[in-house]
Amino acid sequence: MRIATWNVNSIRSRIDRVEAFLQRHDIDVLAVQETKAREDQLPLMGLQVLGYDVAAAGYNQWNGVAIISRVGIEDVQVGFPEMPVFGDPPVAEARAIGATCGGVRIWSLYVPNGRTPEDPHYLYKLDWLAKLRTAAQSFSGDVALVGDWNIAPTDADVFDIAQFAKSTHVTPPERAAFQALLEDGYVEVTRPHTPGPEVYTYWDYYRQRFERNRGLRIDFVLGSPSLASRVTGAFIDRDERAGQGASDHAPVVVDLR
DNA sequence: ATGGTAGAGTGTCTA
Repeated sequence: MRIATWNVNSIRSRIDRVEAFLQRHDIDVLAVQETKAREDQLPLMGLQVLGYDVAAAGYNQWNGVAIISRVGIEDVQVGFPEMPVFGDPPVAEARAIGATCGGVRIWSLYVPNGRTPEDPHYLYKLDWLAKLRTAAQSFSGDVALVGDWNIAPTDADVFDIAQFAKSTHVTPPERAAFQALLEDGYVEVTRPHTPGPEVYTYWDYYRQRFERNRGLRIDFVLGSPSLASRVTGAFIDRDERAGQGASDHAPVVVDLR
């Protein structure tokens, strides 16, 4: 079984690329983030023609998550218990959706950005990650926590760490929140299969960051111990980030035996 | 320090 995660930055503007990606790599399950679409706006027809079913949640133009599967979608759950909501008054957000696909419990996660360390959004991000950890501790079986984590776990995951001295994504509390999931037994399964320096999954649209390979590694697949033991390979589809009309994130693909 | 690009949808907000 081949699973993937991709922050598509609008599924409507990118649907042709999504369909081509699914076919090019023979993907069974794709978790997407930043669909930027309500459920009634999803471009489903082409996906259905290709044999995929879709479970999605989206309430506004900024986030939205979905799972696209051709091996079934069962027990769909939007959000996890105690998942925080940002804003005063709170704004309905769709940042997590879980479903069982082909026997694997997959969570498509769009971790809050945090904006700046001084912004209330940063504390919301840490709270969100803490509640995710609690929820994840209760998950059992073959579980994959996949998505855009908006955390660069090491300095090597940032093109220029000095430039991020006052930024989110690299602060110790964010990194500790990511590490806490690993301490609970989850395994980040993509890094062992994608070695080398300057391996990224996201390149800002500004200033030709992709062309100069000035990116971040912030998209990951965390597997429960039993799922991690099934991983046979992984890769980042870096080519998908090239050219006109690309998302600012590349897809991450994982193979399971 | 600032600004650069992209996508939502018309006002800016988000990233």
